[in-house]
Amino acid sequence: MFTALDFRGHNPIYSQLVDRIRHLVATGVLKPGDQLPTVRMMAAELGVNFNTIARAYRILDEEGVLSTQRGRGTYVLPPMLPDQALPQQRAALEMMTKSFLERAYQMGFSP
Amino acid sequence: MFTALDFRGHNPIYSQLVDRIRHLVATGVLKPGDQLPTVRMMAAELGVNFNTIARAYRILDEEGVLSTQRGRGTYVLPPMLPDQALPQQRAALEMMTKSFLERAYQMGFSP
DNA sequence: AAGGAGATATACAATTAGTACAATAATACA
DNA sequence: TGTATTATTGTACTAATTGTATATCTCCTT
Repeated sequence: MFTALDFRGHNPIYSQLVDRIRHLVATGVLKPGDQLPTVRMMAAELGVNFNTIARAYRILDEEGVLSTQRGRGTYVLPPMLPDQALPQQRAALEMMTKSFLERAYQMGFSP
Repeated sequence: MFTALDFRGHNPIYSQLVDRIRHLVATGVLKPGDQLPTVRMMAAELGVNFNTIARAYRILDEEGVLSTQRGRGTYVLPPMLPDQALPQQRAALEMMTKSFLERAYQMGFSP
């Protein structure tokens, strides 16, 4: 699934990888929750340095396509449609608010 | 009560567990004096290593939410009084407040 | 020659798991 | 009833896996 990158072309490796993964996710070959190969596995498979893989993963993480966690791995995130973006963020913030208040309350503070 | 952690992204297992237990205590589902499952029981139930559970328990112990004793088990503590909160914890809460507000602001919410 | 982008090398940090240990409780037995 | 033994429970230390940060090298363009 991750073979045959073009090493001689003028597209950087990391950029090719970003495009390819984004495409695989968009077409459903990679589904939400799927784990991607570790940076080292992928690097060995493609014959490049693992930092190059990490760079691609990071870009896709910032785009919201992947979620990478040190010590755990890299996973495909569920798709985020533009319309869903705001409400989801709002919900996330509310969750934060709640757990924050709980935490404060447990420490003995009152509203 | 302790099922369905998210193994595939975002937060580490131990962190999810900390949040969950804190929430259960805050909402009164777990009451002072209640015993939590042993680290090994909980680990088996969730399918992770028991040290991961122990880590969560230890964090909550340091927060004053739980009391864990080797050879006896882990129990829910009664809620703290404000003056019992350690300066450390107060500092932690202030940090949380700050990053929380920053996050909210970043999301485009105004107070 | 200088600057910059891409790729690499090396060292680091976070998460989880494996193994051995220590403290407490429960049980057996004289 | 008192003590020795066994089971239960959390802890400490270590290792493996994984992504991150920083410095360096290389090649291309100017």
